[in-house]
Order: sequence, then structure tokens, then C-alpha cells
Amino acid sequence: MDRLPLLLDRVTNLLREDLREVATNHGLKLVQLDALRYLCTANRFSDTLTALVAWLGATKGSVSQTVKALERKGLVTRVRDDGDGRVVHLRPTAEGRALAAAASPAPALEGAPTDASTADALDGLLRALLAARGGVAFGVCRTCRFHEARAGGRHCGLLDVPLGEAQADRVCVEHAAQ
Amino acid sequence: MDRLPLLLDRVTNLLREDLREVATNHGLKLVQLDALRYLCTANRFSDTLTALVAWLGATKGSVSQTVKALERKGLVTRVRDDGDGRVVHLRPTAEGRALAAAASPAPALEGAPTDASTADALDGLLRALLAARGGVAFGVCRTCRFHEARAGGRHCGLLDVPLGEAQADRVCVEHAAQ
DNA sequence: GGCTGATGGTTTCGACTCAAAACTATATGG
DNA sequence: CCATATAGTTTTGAGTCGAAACCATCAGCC
Repeated sequence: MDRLPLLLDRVTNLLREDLREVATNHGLKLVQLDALRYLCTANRFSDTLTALVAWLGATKGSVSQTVKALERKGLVTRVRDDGDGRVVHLRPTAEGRALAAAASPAPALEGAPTDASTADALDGLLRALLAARGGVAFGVCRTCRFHEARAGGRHCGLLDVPLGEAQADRVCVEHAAQ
Repeated sequence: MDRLPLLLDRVTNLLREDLREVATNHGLKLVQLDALRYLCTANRFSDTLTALVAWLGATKGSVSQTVKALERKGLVTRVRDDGDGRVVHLRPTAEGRALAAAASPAPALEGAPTDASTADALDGLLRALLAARGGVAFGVCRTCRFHEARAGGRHCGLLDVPLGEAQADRVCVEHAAQ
């Protein structure tokens, strides 16, 4: 009895349904809210179009349009990089940040279980998903969105594991290249 | 440290990215594949437009368009109900079933953990999500998509719990009304 | 029977998404 | 300096999305 795909399907749908409603309540499409939320947590390495493309899993042409829509709504501004003339940083405006803050987390998750076992299970699932896509090398850990330089040493904020100083420059399986 | 929303976001995105690729490989949009997969598991109560709308979480106008696209591609046919002249049953064609079978489960889930604890965690999550939406009464259990009349008694196939004979006519929290 | 309302679907509209492909501009490496 | 890679934009055509208007059919009720 393999309930996993079924459960995952259902959870995903409910979550998206919920977020979609939040988005439309704020006059946005779901993808636009997704993008805005990501950009609000992105640092100077991960606030580019390419990173957003990787995160959302769509094509760059498509994402470029979405960003244009966000810009038109005054939620995001484009800032050319000083060093590299090709890259453009996508900075949420104050209004954009306010909207993202108001729109997350998903209301449906308010009462969600906060116990460690649930997170652990998702952890395992995430690792499996990443492994299934061939453990694609997508970026150096030190430049990853989830890389944290803590007091006790470097840390991966997504998988919640400590990292040796040496690993910080290794390629990271998680592709939220930053 | 609340990693749950973050993990859920990531898992959802990866899963969708994966499914989207599968869909485009078969010349479909992601939503179309979602709809087709649902219809392939639906019985005579749940193969209607309204049920599909509830499952996908979009508006009926939108879903009607999607179904039209599937019909145009020869993957689904419309069949008027005998008893109720208003309802239309959406039956996947042989070709539609073949495509859905070839396209699922998501390749990324192939190597996913099959242990019970992962499923249990998702189970809890699903219950929380359903509770958060106010435990909406969406249909009588007996007419639910996941209702099963087993040898040992009635059974809910989604939450994997046995049901008393009396409960079968109670309102079900899960809204996949069938 | 006939009226009223609810239910199941379809259609139309405008804004937007999507993938693919062509394109521009800026790096980087021999 | 030239070839190639990288970052991003634009265009095009099919399709999604929500909203609102619309058309049937059914169910309750007097």
C-alpha cells in the first residue's frame, strides 16, 4: 500500500489552493507571490533571475515576465550589479516586503504540527528528491541561500546540519544557488 | 527554529518542477496532467467537473477550459449522466489512461523513503491542513473518493483508518467529494 | 402544475503564465 | 582578439486564471 504519492499530491494541492487564495486576495498570481516571497529571503547572491529560475523551476523567459509584472506593480526593483554588468539584482521594495510578510506563512500551516518528527520526515523526503535528480551540483555551499556562518561554525539552514569549514567551499546538492 | 514551512515550500517546488517536466514531455501543461491523473483514479461519483474543481482548487470556469483542452487532445470524453441531466462524467480514454500511467508516479519519488514514519508525518500534516480550513464539510463519507467497502468493514483509503458502518454516512472532513 | 431557488456546466473577457527560440550584452579563457 | 559561456530580454502562440454572465436541469413548496 503506497500512500506516499497520494498523500503528497493531496498536501501539495491543499497548500497551493491556500496560497493561491492568499495571492489573489493581494491582487497577485500565485507564481508572483512565490517569487516575491523567495526574493524577500534572498541575499545578494541569490536575488538574481537565474537563482529565481532555479527556485521556481520554470524557464528564464517565463520568470522574466513574472518579474516584469512584479516590477510593474511596484513590488520589486531592478538594480544592476557593480562588478558584473550582466547581472541584475531583484530587490523587493518596502511595499513588496510588507505584502510578503502579510501573506506568509500559509494560513493553513498555522496549526500544523511543530514536532520534530514531521520536519524530520520532510527532511528525508527532501534529501530523496534531491538525490533523485542526480544530486545535481548547483552551487558552492558557501554561496548557498541556506548557508549560515554561526558562532560555533558554518551551518546549513535548510537541512539543519553543521558543516566543516572545508565543506563550505564544496558543491552543494541543494540548488538554491545564492 | 521553524523549518516546516521552508521544507514544505522546497519539497513542493521540487515535486512540481519534476511533474511539470513529465507533463511537457508528454505535450501537456502541468494542470492538465494533474487533472488527467485525478480522473484516472476517480469513480462514477468523483469524475465530474465539480469534484475536479474541488481537487485542483481552481474555479470551475478555469477547470472547464482545462477539460476542454484534454478533450481536444483526445485524452478525455464527456458522457452525460443518465439520472441527472446536468452532470457530465469525464472519462479518460484508453490513450489518456496510458499517458497517465506512463507519467506517474513522479520520477523523483522513485527512490523516496517508503517507511511508515514518513507517511505518518504527512498524514498528520494533512489532518492539520484539513482542520485549518475549518474542517469544511464537503461530502458524505460514503460518497468520498477514498471510501472503500472492504471485507472487514468500511475504510478510508486516504487517512488509512477503518470506519464504523454508521460513520459511512457522516460528513467527511476530506473534501474529495465523489 | 408552476414558481423559486439551488446546482452543474459553459462561455467570454482581459490579464497573465508558460516553453521555445531568437536575440543582446557582458564576461572569460585561450 | 576571438570563441564561447553566462545573464537576461523579447517575441510568439497555446493555455491558465478568476470573474461574471449565462444556460440547463433539478428539488422543494405552495
